[in-house]
Amino acid sequence: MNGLPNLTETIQAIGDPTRLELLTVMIDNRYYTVTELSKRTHVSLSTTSYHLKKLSNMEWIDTYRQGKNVYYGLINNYIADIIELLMTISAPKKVNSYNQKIEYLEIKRARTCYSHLAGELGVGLLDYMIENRYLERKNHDVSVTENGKFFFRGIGIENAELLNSKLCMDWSERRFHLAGELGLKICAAFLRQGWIVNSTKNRSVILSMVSPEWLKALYKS
Amino acid sequence: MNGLPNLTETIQAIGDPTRLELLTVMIDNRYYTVTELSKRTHVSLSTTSYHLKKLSNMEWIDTYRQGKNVYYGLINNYIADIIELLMTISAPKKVNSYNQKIEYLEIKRARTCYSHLAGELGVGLLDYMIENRYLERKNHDVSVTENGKFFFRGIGIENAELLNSKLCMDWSERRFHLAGELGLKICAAFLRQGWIVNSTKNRSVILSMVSPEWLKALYKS
DNA sequence: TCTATACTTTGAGCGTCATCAAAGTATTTC
DNA sequence: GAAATACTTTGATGACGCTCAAAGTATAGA
Repeated sequence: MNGLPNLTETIQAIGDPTRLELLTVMIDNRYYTVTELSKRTHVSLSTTSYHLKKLSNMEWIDTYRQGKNVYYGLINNYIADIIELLMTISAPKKVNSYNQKIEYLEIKRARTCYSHLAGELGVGLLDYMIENRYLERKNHDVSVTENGKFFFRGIGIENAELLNSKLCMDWSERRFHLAGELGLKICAAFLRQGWIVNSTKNRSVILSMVSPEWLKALYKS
Repeated sequence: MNGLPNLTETIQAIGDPTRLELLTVMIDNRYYTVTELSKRTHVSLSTTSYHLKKLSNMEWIDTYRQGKNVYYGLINNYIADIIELLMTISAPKKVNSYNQKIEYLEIKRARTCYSHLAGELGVGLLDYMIENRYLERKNHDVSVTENGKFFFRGIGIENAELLNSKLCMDWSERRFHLAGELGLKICAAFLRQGWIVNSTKNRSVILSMVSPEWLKALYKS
Protein backbone atom coordinates (compact mmCIF):
# COMPACT_ATOMS: atom_id res chain seq x y z
CA MET A 1 0.00 0.00 0.00
CA ASN A 2 1.35 3.40 -0.99
CA GLY A 3 1.61 6.45 1.24
CA LEU A 4 -0.52 5.04 4.03
CA PRO A 5 1.63 2.49 5.82
CA ASN A 6 0.01 1.27 9.02
CA LEU A 7 -3.16 3.25 8.83
CA THR A 8 -5.22 0.11 8.45
CA GLU A 9 -3.60 -1.37 11.50
CA THR A 10 -4.39 1.74 13.48
CA ILE A 11 -7.98 1.81 12.40
CA GLN A 12 -8.53 -1.85 13.03
CA ALA A 13 -7.07 -1.44 16.48
CA ILE A 14 -9.89 0.96 17.36
CA GLY A 15 -12.40 -0.85 15.19
CA ASP A 16 -13.22 -3.64 17.57
CA PRO A 17 -16.22 -3.08 19.85
CA THR A 18 -14.51 -4.48 22.91
CA ARG A 19 -11.36 -2.46 22.42
CA LEU A 20 -13.40 0.65 21.82
CA GLU A 21 -15.23 0.01 25.04
CA LEU A 22 -11.93 -0.42 26.87
CA LEU A 23 -10.65 2.86 25.50
CA THR A 24 -13.80 4.74 26.40
CA VAL A 25 -13.67 3.39 29.93
CA MET A 26 -10.09 4.53 30.31
CA ILE A 27 -10.80 7.88 28.71
CA ASP A 28 -11.00 9.55 32.11
CA ASN A 29 -7.26 8.98 32.40
CA ARG A 30 -7.57 6.70 35.38
CA TYR A 31 -5.97 3.33 35.72
CA TYR A 32 -8.07 0.19 35.92
CA THR A 33 -7.35 -3.41 36.85
CA VAL A 34 -7.95 -6.17 34.34
CA THR A 35 -10.77 -7.58 36.43
CA GLU A 36 -12.53 -4.23 36.52
CA LEU A 37 -12.18 -3.79 32.79
CA SER A 38 -13.37 -7.32 32.21
CA LYS A 39 -16.57 -6.54 34.07
CA ARG A 40 -17.12 -3.35 32.14
CA THR A 41 -16.68 -4.98 28.75
CA HIS A 42 -18.55 -8.17 29.60
CA VAL A 43 -15.92 -10.39 28.09
CA SER A 44 -13.77 -12.93 29.86
CA LEU A 45 -10.63 -12.07 31.74
CA SER A 46 -8.49 -13.73 29.11
CA THR A 47 -10.14 -11.87 26.28
CA THR A 48 -9.73 -8.60 28.14
CA SER A 49 -6.08 -9.37 28.67
CA TYR A 50 -5.74 -10.19 24.98
CA HIS A 51 -7.17 -6.84 23.94
CA LEU A 52 -5.13 -4.93 26.48
CA LYS A 53 -2.02 -6.47 25.05
CA LYS A 54 -3.02 -5.32 21.60
CA LEU A 55 -3.56 -1.80 22.82
CA SER A 56 -0.23 -1.97 24.59
CA ASN A 57 1.47 -2.97 21.38
CA MET A 58 -0.06 0.07 19.74
CA GLU A 59 1.57 2.07 22.53
CA TRP A 60 -1.75 3.59 23.43
CA ILE A 61 -1.92 2.35 26.99
CA ASP A 62 0.43 2.09 29.89
CA THR A 63 0.65 -0.83 32.26
CA TYR A 64 1.78 -0.99 35.81
CA ARG A 65 1.91 -3.89 38.21
CA GLN A 66 1.28 -3.40 41.89
CA GLY A 67 1.17 -6.60 43.85
CA LYS A 68 -1.29 -9.00 42.35
CA ASN A 69 -3.00 -6.28 40.39
CA VAL A 70 -2.08 -4.99 36.97
CA TYR A 71 -3.27 -1.53 36.16
CA TYR A 72 -3.91 -0.20 32.67
CA GLY A 73 -4.45 3.39 31.63
CA LEU A 74 -4.27 5.60 28.57
CA ILE A 75 -0.96 7.10 27.62
CA ASN A 76 -2.14 9.65 25.13
CA ASN A 77 -4.98 12.12 25.24
CA TYR A 78 -5.41 12.08 21.52
CA ILE A 79 -7.35 8.85 21.77
CA ALA A 80 -10.13 10.87 23.34
CA ASP A 81 -10.01 13.36 20.50
CA ILE A 82 -10.22 10.63 17.91
CA ILE A 83 -13.19 8.98 19.51
CA GLU A 84 -14.95 12.29 19.91
CA LEU A 85 -14.34 13.14 16.26
CA LEU A 86 -15.49 9.76 15.07
CA MET A 87 -18.65 10.19 17.11
CA THR A 88 -19.48 13.43 15.37
CA ILE A 89 -19.27 11.79 11.96
CA SER A 90 -20.97 8.50 12.63
CA ALA A 91 -24.69 8.40 12.37
CA PRO A 92 -26.62 7.57 15.53
CA LYS A 93 -27.53 3.91 15.70
CA LYS A 94 -31.09 2.95 15.21
CA VAL A 95 -32.60 2.18 18.58
CA ASN A 96 -34.65 -0.96 18.59
CA SER A 97 -35.79 -1.46 22.14
CA TYR A 98 -37.56 0.61 24.70
CA ASN A 99 -34.74 0.35 27.21
CA GLN A 100 -32.19 1.36 24.64
CA LYS A 101 -34.30 4.35 23.78
CA ILE A 102 -34.59 5.39 27.41
CA GLU A 103 -30.87 5.10 27.86
CA TYR A 104 -30.23 7.05 24.70
CA LEU A 105 -32.55 9.80 25.86
CA GLU A 106 -30.83 9.95 29.24
CA ILE A 107 -27.46 10.28 27.62
CA LYS A 108 -28.74 12.76 25.10
CA ARG A 109 -30.21 14.86 27.84
CA ALA A 110 -27.16 15.30 30.02
CA ARG A 111 -23.86 13.53 30.27
CA THR A 112 -20.21 14.06 30.90
CA CYS A 113 -17.75 14.15 28.05
CA TYR A 114 -14.18 13.88 29.30
CA SER A 115 -15.22 15.58 32.50
CA HIS A 116 -17.19 18.42 31.06
CA LEU A 117 -20.92 18.70 30.62
CA ALA A 118 -22.45 17.58 27.36
CA GLY A 119 -25.80 16.72 25.89
CA GLU A 120 -28.78 19.05 25.95
CA LEU A 121 -27.77 20.34 29.36
CA GLY A 122 -24.24 21.02 28.15
CA VAL A 123 -25.18 22.95 25.03
CA GLY A 124 -28.03 24.66 26.89
CA LEU A 125 -25.65 25.78 29.59
CA LEU A 126 -23.28 27.29 27.06
CA ASP A 127 -26.15 29.14 25.42
CA TYR A 128 -27.36 30.34 28.80
CA MET A 129 -23.97 31.68 29.81
CA ILE A 130 -23.54 33.49 26.52
CA GLU A 131 -27.06 34.92 26.60
CA ASN A 132 -26.48 36.25 30.10
CA ARG A 133 -23.14 37.68 29.05
CA TYR A 134 -21.10 35.58 31.43
CA LEU A 135 -19.21 34.40 28.42
CA GLU A 136 -18.37 36.04 25.19
CA ARG A 137 -17.89 34.08 22.03
CA LYS A 138 -15.82 34.91 18.99
CA ASN A 139 -15.87 32.15 16.42
CA HIS A 140 -14.48 29.18 18.29
CA ASP A 141 -13.01 31.10 21.17
CA VAL A 142 -14.76 31.81 24.40
CA SER A 143 -13.77 34.28 27.11
CA VAL A 144 -15.12 35.20 30.52
CA THR A 145 -16.67 38.66 30.82
CA GLU A 146 -16.44 41.02 33.80
CA ASN A 147 -19.96 39.92 34.61
CA GLY A 148 -18.93 36.32 34.31
CA LYS A 149 -16.18 36.61 36.93
CA PHE A 150 -18.78 37.26 39.60
CA PHE A 151 -21.04 34.56 38.32
CA PHE A 152 -18.30 31.95 38.39
CA ARG A 153 -17.08 33.06 41.79
CA GLY A 154 -20.64 32.64 42.97
CA ILE A 155 -20.66 28.99 41.95
CA GLY A 156 -17.27 28.35 43.49
CA ILE A 157 -14.82 28.99 40.68
CA GLU A 158 -12.13 31.54 41.42
CA ASN A 159 -10.31 33.42 38.66
CA ALA A 160 -12.39 31.93 35.90
CA GLU A 161 -11.01 34.50 33.47
CA LEU A 162 -7.58 32.89 33.75
CA LEU A 163 -8.76 29.45 32.73
CA ASN A 164 -8.62 28.48 29.12
CA SER A 165 -11.85 27.38 27.58
CA LYS A 166 -12.70 25.89 24.26
CA LEU A 167 -15.66 24.56 22.42
CA CYS A 168 -16.30 20.90 21.87
CA MET A 169 -18.62 19.48 19.23
CA ASP A 170 -21.45 17.64 20.89
CA TRP A 171 -22.23 14.44 19.03
CA SER A 172 -25.85 14.14 20.04
CA GLU A 173 -26.79 17.77 19.64
CA ARG A 174 -24.41 18.58 16.81
CA ARG A 175 -23.76 21.83 18.54
CA PHE A 176 -21.07 23.10 20.86
CA HIS A 177 -20.71 22.71 24.56
CA LEU A 178 -18.02 24.19 26.76
CA ALA A 179 -14.78 22.29 27.20
CA GLY A 180 -11.28 23.21 28.32
CA GLU A 181 -10.28 24.02 31.87
CA LEU A 182 -13.32 26.17 32.48
CA GLY A 183 -15.71 23.49 31.27
CA LEU A 184 -13.96 21.06 33.54
CA LYS A 185 -14.16 23.33 36.58
CA ILE A 186 -17.82 24.00 35.99
CA CYS A 187 -18.60 20.32 35.87
CA ALA A 188 -16.54 19.74 39.00
CA ALA A 189 -18.25 22.64 40.78
CA PHE A 190 -21.70 21.27 39.93
CA LEU A 191 -20.76 17.86 41.22
CA ARG A 192 -19.17 19.25 44.36
CA GLN A 193 -22.28 21.21 45.20
CA GLY A 194 -24.44 18.22 44.52
CA TRP A 195 -26.30 19.92 41.70
CA ILE A 196 -25.64 17.02 39.40
CA VAL A 197 -24.98 13.37 40.12
CA ASN A 198 -23.24 10.84 37.95
CA SER A 199 -25.37 7.96 36.80
CA THR A 200 -24.12 4.54 37.79
CA LYS A 201 -25.40 3.05 34.54
CA ASN A 202 -23.67 5.15 31.95
CA ARG A 203 -22.13 8.52 31.28
CA SER A 204 -25.36 10.38 31.83
CA VAL A 205 -25.77 12.80 34.71
CA ILE A 206 -28.89 13.60 36.68
CA LEU A 207 -29.88 16.98 37.98
CA SER A 208 -30.58 16.97 41.72
CA MET A 209 -33.27 18.82 43.60
CA VAL A 210 -30.78 21.12 45.30
CA SER A 211 -29.65 22.70 42.04
CA PRO A 212 -30.59 26.32 41.42
CA GLU A 213 -33.68 27.25 39.45
CA TRP A 214 -31.84 28.61 36.45
CA LEU A 215 -30.11 25.27 36.00
CA LYS A 216 -33.31 23.31 36.45
CA ALA A 217 -34.87 25.44 33.73
CA LEU A 218 -32.20 24.30 31.29
CA TYR A 219 -32.82 20.69 32.16
CA LYS A 220 -36.57 20.88 31.85
CA SER A 221 -36.82 22.56 28.51
CA MET B 1 -23.02 1.25 24.49
CA ASN B 2 -26.48 0.99 23.03
CA GLY B 3 -28.13 4.02 21.62
CA LEU B 4 -24.82 5.72 21.10
CA PRO B 5 -23.50 6.33 17.64
CA ASN B 6 -22.08 3.02 16.56
CA LEU B 7 -18.51 3.91 16.10
CA THR B 8 -17.52 0.36 15.43
CA GLU B 9 -19.46 0.25 12.18
CA THR B 10 -17.98 3.57 11.12
CA ILE B 11 -14.47 2.61 11.98
CA GLN B 12 -14.69 -0.79 10.38
CA ALA B 13 -16.03 0.82 7.24
CA ILE B 14 -12.78 2.77 6.90
CA GLY B 15 -10.70 0.00 8.37
CA ASP B 16 -10.32 -2.13 5.27
CA PRO B 17 -7.26 -1.50 3.11
CA THR B 18 -9.16 -1.72 -0.14
CA ARG B 19 -11.89 0.64 1.00
CA LEU B 20 -9.32 3.05 2.33
CA GLU B 21 -7.65 2.97 -1.07
CA LEU B 22 -10.97 3.64 -2.76
CA LEU B 23 -11.63 6.60 -0.51
CA THR B 24 -8.21 8.08 -1.04
CA VAL B 25 -8.59 7.75 -4.82
CA MET B 26 -11.90 9.58 -4.67
CA ILE B 27 -10.57 12.20 -2.30
CA ASP B 28 -10.11 14.63 -5.18
CA ASN B 29 -13.91 14.82 -5.37
CA ARG B 30 -14.02 13.40 -8.88
CA TYR B 31 -16.23 10.55 -9.95
CA TYR B 32 -14.74 7.27 -11.11
CA THR B 33 -16.13 4.22 -12.89
CA VAL B 34 -15.98 0.84 -11.23
CA THR B 35 -13.49 -0.42 -13.78
CA GLU B 36 -11.17 2.49 -13.11
CA LEU B 37 -11.38 1.96 -9.39
CA SER B 38 -10.85 -1.75 -9.81
CA LYS B 39 -7.58 -1.04 -11.59
CA ARG B 40 -6.47 1.37 -8.91
CA THR B 41 -7.16 -1.00 -6.04
CA HIS B 42 -5.88 -4.14 -7.79
CA VAL B 43 -8.85 -6.19 -6.76
CA SER B 44 -11.43 -7.77 -9.04
CA LEU B 45 -14.38 -5.91 -10.42
CA SER B 46 -16.75 -7.83 -8.25
CA THR B 47 -14.77 -7.08 -5.12
CA THR B 48 -14.62 -3.42 -6.02
CA SER B 49 -18.34 -3.38 -6.53
CA TYR B 50 -18.81 -5.09 -3.19
CA HIS B 51 -16.81 -2.41 -1.37
CA LEU B 52 -18.49 0.43 -3.19
CA LYS B 53 -21.82 -0.87 -2.08
CA LYS B 54 -20.63 -0.86 1.50
CA LEU B 55 -19.47 2.71 1.23
CA SER B 56 -22.79 3.60 -0.34
CA ASN B 57 -24.61 2.09 2.59
CA MET B 58 -22.57 4.30 4.87
CA GLU B 59 -23.82 7.20 2.79
CA TRP B 60 -20.32 8.31 2.18
CA ILE B 61 -20.34 8.03 -1.59
CA ASP B 62 -22.69 8.98 -4.34
CA THR B 63 -23.48 6.95 -7.45
CA TYR B 64 -25.03 7.67 -10.79
CA ARG B 65 -25.39 5.73 -13.95
CA GLN B 66 -24.48 7.07 -17.35
CA GLY B 67 -25.10 4.60 -20.08
CA LYS B 68 -23.15 1.46 -19.41
CA ASN B 69 -20.94 3.17 -16.86
CA VAL B 70 -21.60 3.67 -13.19
CA TYR B 71 -19.78 6.51 -11.54
CA TYR B 72 -18.88 6.76 -7.88
CA GLY B 73 -17.72 9.78 -5.94
CA LEU B 74 -17.48 11.13 -2.43
CA ILE B 75 -20.46 12.88 -0.93
CA ASN B 76 -18.81 14.44 2.09
CA ASN B 77 -15.41 15.96 2.33
CA TYR B 78 -15.13 15.09 6.00
CA ILE B 79 -13.76 11.75 4.87
CA ALA B 80 -10.60 13.60 3.95
CA ASP B 81 -10.43 15.06 7.44
CA ILE B 82 -10.82 11.67 9.02
CA ILE B 83 -8.11 10.08 6.96
CA GLU B 84 -5.81 12.96 7.72
CA LEU B 85 -6.50 12.67 11.42
CA LEU B 86 -5.96 8.96 11.42
CA MET B 87 -2.64 9.41 9.67
CA THR B 88 -1.42 11.64 12.44
CA ILE B 89 -2.02 8.93 14.98
CA SER B 90 -0.80 5.93 13.04
CA ALA B 91 2.77 6.99 13.69
CA PRO B 92 2.46 7.46 17.43
CA LYS B 93 4.88 9.78 19.08
CA LYS B 94 5.68 8.88 22.61
CA VAL B 95 4.25 11.38 25.00
CA ASN B 96 4.91 11.40 28.68
CA SER B 97 1.34 11.40 29.86
CA TYR B 98 2.28 12.65 33.26
CA ASN B 99 3.33 15.99 31.86
CA GLN B 100 -0.18 16.40 30.64
CA LYS B 101 -2.48 18.21 32.89
CA ILE B 102 -5.20 16.00 34.23
CA GLU B 103 -8.09 17.10 36.35
CA TYR B 104 -10.41 14.97 38.36
CA LEU B 105 -13.94 15.38 39.47
CA GLU B 106 -14.20 13.36 42.61
CA ILE B 107 -13.91 15.14 45.86
CA LYS B 108 -11.78 12.91 47.95
CA ARG B 109 -9.96 13.72 51.08
CA ALA B 110 -6.23 14.03 51.27
CA ARG B 111 -4.70 11.32 53.42
CA THR B 112 -1.45 9.71 54.35
CA CYS B 113 -0.41 6.33 53.07
CA TYR B 114 2.54 4.88 54.95
CA SER B 115 3.64 8.41 55.80
CA HIS B 116 3.42 9.88 52.37
CA LEU B 117 0.64 11.96 50.88
CA ALA B 118 -2.15 10.25 49.02
CA GLY B 119 -5.61 10.95 47.71
CA GLU B 120 -6.39 13.88 45.49
CA LEU B 121 -3.79 16.04 47.18
CA GLY B 122 -1.17 13.34 46.78
CA VAL B 123 -1.64 12.73 43.10
CA GLY B 124 -2.16 16.44 42.51
CA LEU B 125 1.10 17.18 44.21
CA LEU B 126 2.99 14.72 42.05
CA ASP B 127 1.46 16.21 38.92
CA TYR B 128 2.32 19.68 40.15
CA MET B 129 5.94 18.81 40.75
CA ILE B 130 6.32 17.19 37.37
CA GLU B 131 4.54 20.00 35.54
CA ASN B 132 6.83 22.53 37.16
CA ARG B 133 9.82 20.37 36.32
CA TYR B 134 10.88 19.82 39.91
CA LEU B 135 10.67 16.15 39.14
CA GLU B 136 11.32 14.27 35.96
CA ARG B 137 9.61 11.05 35.18
CA LYS B 138 10.75 8.19 33.00
CA ASN B 139 8.31 5.35 32.91
CA HIS B 140 7.93 4.46 36.54
CA ASP B 141 11.04 6.16 37.84
CA VAL B 142 11.21 9.64 39.22
CA SER B 143 14.22 11.86 39.70
CA VAL B 144 14.80 15.35 41.08
CA THR B 145 15.77 18.00 38.52
CA GLU B 146 18.21 20.87 39.03
CA ASN B 147 15.17 23.08 39.38
CA GLY B 148 13.75 20.70 41.91
CA LYS B 149 16.78 20.89 44.23
CA PHE B 150 16.03 24.55 44.93
CA PHE B 151 12.35 23.91 45.31
CA PHE B 152 12.87 21.16 47.85
CA ARG B 153 15.46 23.15 49.75
CA GLY B 154 12.90 25.94 49.88
CA ILE B 155 10.42 23.71 51.65
CA GLY B 156 13.05 22.39 54.04
CA ILE B 157 14.41 19.27 52.35
CA GLU B 158 18.16 19.20 51.80
CA ASN B 159 19.79 17.04 49.14
CA ALA B 160 16.51 15.85 47.74
CA GLU B 161 18.30 14.48 44.69
CA LEU B 162 20.02 11.88 46.85
CA LEU B 163 16.79 10.46 48.19
CA ASN B 164 15.21 7.57 46.40
CA SER B 165 11.69 8.07 45.22
CA LYS B 166 9.15 5.78 43.68
CA LEU B 167 5.60 5.83 42.53
CA CYS B 168 2.73 4.25 44.38
CA MET B 169 -0.64 3.49 42.89
CA ASP B 170 -3.28 5.51 44.65
CA TRP B 171 -6.29 3.43 45.53
CA SER B 172 -8.88 6.15 45.40
CA GLU B 173 -7.54 8.11 42.49
CA ARG B 174 -6.21 5.22 40.40
CA ARG B 175 -3.21 7.28 39.60
CA PHE B 176 0.23 7.65 41.08
CA HIS B 177 1.39 9.58 44.06
CA LEU B 178 4.94 9.97 45.27
CA ALA B 179 6.36 7.40 47.66
CA GLY B 180 9.87 6.39 48.75
CA GLU B 181 12.17 8.46 50.95
CA LEU B 182 11.37 11.66 49.09
CA GLY B 183 7.64 11.18 49.49
CA LEU B 184 8.19 10.59 53.15
CA LYS B 185 10.30 13.70 53.64
CA ILE B 186 7.79 15.84 51.79
CA CYS B 187 4.98 14.67 54.01
CA ALA B 188 7.13 15.27 57.10
CA ALA B 189 8.10 18.74 55.87
CA PHE B 190 4.50 19.70 55.27
CA LEU B 191 3.56 18.54 58.77
CA ARG B 192 6.50 20.32 60.36
CA GLN B 193 5.59 23.61 58.75
CA GLY B 194 1.98 23.20 59.76
CA TRP B 195 0.75 23.16 56.17
CA ILE B 196 -1.14 19.98 56.79
CA VAL B 197 -2.58 18.57 59.99
CA ASN B 198 -3.39 14.98 60.76
CA SER B 199 -6.99 14.28 61.50
CA THR B 200 -7.58 12.77 64.92
CA LYS B 201 -10.38 10.59 63.59
CA ASN B 202 -8.72 8.78 60.73
CA ARG B 203 -5.83 8.86 58.30
CA SER B 204 -7.07 11.91 56.48
CA VAL B 205 -5.12 15.16 56.54
CA ILE B 206 -6.43 18.70 56.49
CA LEU B 207 -4.82 21.59 54.72
CA SER B 208 -4.23 24.51 57.07
CA MET B 209 -4.61 28.20 56.35
CA VAL B 210 -0.87 28.81 56.59
CA SER B 211 -0.05 26.59 53.64
CA PRO B 212 1.20 28.29 50.48
CA GLU B 213 -1.16 29.25 47.71
CA TRP B 214 0.10 26.71 45.21
CA LEU B 215 -0.68 23.94 47.65
CA LYS B 216 -4.10 25.31 48.45
CA ALA B 217 -4.81 25.40 44.76
CA LEU B 218 -4.17 21.68 44.56
CA TYR B 219 -6.54 21.04 47.41
CA LYS B 220 -9.32 23.20 46.06
CA SER B 221 -9.41 22.10 42.49
C1' DT C 1 -32.60 -8.98 -32.20
C1' DC C 2 -28.01 -10.03 -31.36
C1' DT C 3 -23.56 -8.94 -29.39
C1' DA C 4 -20.33 -6.48 -26.72
C1' DT C 5 -19.48 -3.81 -22.69
C1' DA C 6 -20.13 -2.41 -17.84
C1' DC C 7 -21.45 -3.59 -13.73
C1' DT C 8 -23.90 -6.42 -9.80
C1' DT C 9 -25.10 -10.46 -7.36
C1' DT C 10 -24.33 -15.07 -5.80
C1' DG C 11 -21.81 -18.72 -3.84
C1' DA C 12 -17.71 -20.97 -2.39
C1' DG C 13 -13.25 -20.68 -0.39
C1' DC C 14 -10.27 -19.04 2.81
C1' DG C 15 -7.85 -16.44 6.35
C1' DT C 16 -8.08 -13.64 10.18
C1' DC C 17 -9.46 -12.65 14.54
C1' DA C 18 -12.44 -12.49 18.75
C1' DT C 19 -13.69 -15.52 22.18
C1' DC C 20 -13.41 -18.80 26.02
C1' DA C 21 -11.69 -22.56 29.00
C1' DA C 22 -7.81 -24.40 30.83
C1' DA C 23 -3.19 -24.35 32.00
C1' DG C 24 0.60 -21.45 33.44
C1' DT C 25 2.83 -17.47 36.01
C1' DA C 26 3.28 -14.01 39.56
C1' DT C 27 2.31 -12.24 44.07
C1' DT C 28 0.19 -11.93 48.47
C1' DT C 29 -1.67 -13.99 52.57
C1' DC C 30 -2.07 -17.31 55.97
C1' DG D 1 5.28 -23.59 52.45
C1' DA D 2 0.52 -23.89 50.94
C1' DA D 3 -3.55 -21.72 49.39
C1' DA D 4 -5.73 -17.90 47.32
C1' DT D 5 -5.89 -14.17 44.14
C1' DA D 6 -4.89 -11.69 39.85
C1' DC D 7 -3.50 -11.93 35.55
C1' DT D 8 -1.32 -14.06 31.05
C1' DT D 9 -0.68 -17.49 27.65
C1' DT D 10 -2.15 -21.33 24.94
C1' DG D 11 -5.08 -23.93 22.09
C1' DA D 12 -9.48 -24.81 20.09
C1' DT D 13 -13.58 -23.04 18.07
C1' DG D 14 -16.45 -20.44 15.40
C1' DA D 15 -17.93 -16.37 13.03
C1' DC D 16 -17.28 -12.85 10.07
C1' DG D 17 -15.80 -10.74 5.95
C1' DC D 18 -12.67 -10.23 1.96
C1' DT D 19 -11.88 -12.34 -2.30
C1' DC D 20 -12.74 -14.27 -6.82
C1' DA D 21 -15.16 -16.74 -10.54
C1' DA D 22 -19.33 -17.43 -12.57
C1' DA D 23 -23.85 -16.25 -13.39
C1' DG D 24 -27.08 -12.46 -13.79
C1' DT D 25 -28.62 -7.68 -15.20
C1' DA D 26 -28.47 -3.40 -17.70
C1' DT D 27 -27.28 -0.56 -21.58
C1' DA D 28 -25.39 0.66 -26.14
C1' DG D 29 -24.74 -0.10 -30.81
C1' DA D 30 -25.22 -2.68 -35.04
